Amino acid sequence: MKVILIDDDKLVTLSLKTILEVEGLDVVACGEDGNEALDLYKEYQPDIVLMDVRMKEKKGIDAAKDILNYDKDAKIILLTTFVDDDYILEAISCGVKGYLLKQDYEKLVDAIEKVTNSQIVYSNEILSRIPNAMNPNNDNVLSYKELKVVKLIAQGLNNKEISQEIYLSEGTVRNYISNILTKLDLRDRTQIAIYYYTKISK
Amino acid sequence: MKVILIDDDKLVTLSLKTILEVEGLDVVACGEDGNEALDLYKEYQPDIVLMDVRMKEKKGIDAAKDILNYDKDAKIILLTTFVDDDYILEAISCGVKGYLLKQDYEKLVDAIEKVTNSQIVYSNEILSRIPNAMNPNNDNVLSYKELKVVKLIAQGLNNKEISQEIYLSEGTVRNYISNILTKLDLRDRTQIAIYYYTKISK
DNA sequence: CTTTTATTATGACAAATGTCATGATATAAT
DNA sequence: ATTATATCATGACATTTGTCATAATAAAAG
Repeated sequence: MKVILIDDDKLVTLSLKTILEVEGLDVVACGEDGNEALDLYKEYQPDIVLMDVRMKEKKGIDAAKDILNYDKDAKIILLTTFVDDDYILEAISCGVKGYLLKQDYEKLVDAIEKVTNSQIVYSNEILSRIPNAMNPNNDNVLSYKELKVVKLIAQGLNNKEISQEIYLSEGTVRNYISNILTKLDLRDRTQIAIYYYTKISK
Repeated sequence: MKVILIDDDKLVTLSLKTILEVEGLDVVACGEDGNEALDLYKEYQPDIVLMDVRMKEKKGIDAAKDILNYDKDAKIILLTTFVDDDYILEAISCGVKGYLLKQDYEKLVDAIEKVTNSQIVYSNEILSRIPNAMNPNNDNVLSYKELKVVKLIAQGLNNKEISQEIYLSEGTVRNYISNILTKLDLRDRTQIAIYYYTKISK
């Protein structure tokens, strides 16, 4: 059973490699970037590809498409640190066979087995987000002022400072942020800052 | 009195322009990027340059150096959203004449006047950080594990999730973060994420 | 002129966050 | 062997953060 791993965090590939090898799987190659994925796949013809969804250069989901384009039966399992609605439907529709949280690698070996037997394995945390990801959620567009708040969060300001900056009460700023979190499907201000740096400013 | 403004946030330049023009100053040009700074300076030969310290392409501090290299008496005032120790000493040593927080633009016009009269104007918030910025603070290097925590924060995980990820108690994670904040001179986890995206990953 | 809708605000609340003093344990240095 | 140092943990604590119900106000729509 040949496996290739692709994750831009070497720690992750290393620990996954260890886990899998203990289970008797053969990790034939590791990549650090979506761009390497297809080449490695062609070279090693693995039974399973384990890949991070978001990586520095090329996103895992795009690399998955490349591979599936080359071999539409490729068995790819995507891994993610936190659930990101954007990628779920994309993964399903392009034929990714598995989608798991990195956190629960206890389930990983089992998932690999299942996928090998042509089953599809999406973790519950991810499946539960599908309804949400389905509806085009017209309401997920930020207003001008909300965007301003996002930017200020991404500058590192706290609520009081933001309120002074945009001349609203601190409570209102909290409400604004609460709405932003709902719209963007995030959990806290730190994720807003991350969103800004990974999706808006970049 | 000719002024040029440089900030990658058009809103900022626009509102500054308004404020300054109300005060009878002549905003002859606006730029959005450190790269434009020197060219604009050569072209307009302004009395004052107002510039953001950190911008997307070229940092304001570097653009300031360019200008001062071309005209060592150039009167440059740097603006910043939040105090960043790294740039303070650099600004002083290369001859920047003013350094203010964007927040208090009431002081801006006054500062412009003073700088025009060859005074130097650094805001108290910034001056107060000099002792801190001075000492090489050997202790500001992150350990391997601290860096791991920084990365996890930058992935959007909360303390409990981080603790599960690195097999430590949540309390210990909190202590780790507390240390990281001290070492990096930051205030909260959001600023850690920002630090990651602006200084480590980029 | 009502009725909606948008904007701002408040207060109560739970949860998460960050600080700090303190302590247990193990390893390294003297 | 004793002292130092590093690592991990705990609990108390204040503060910040995010949620939610509710409401005042003004502007827009009917």
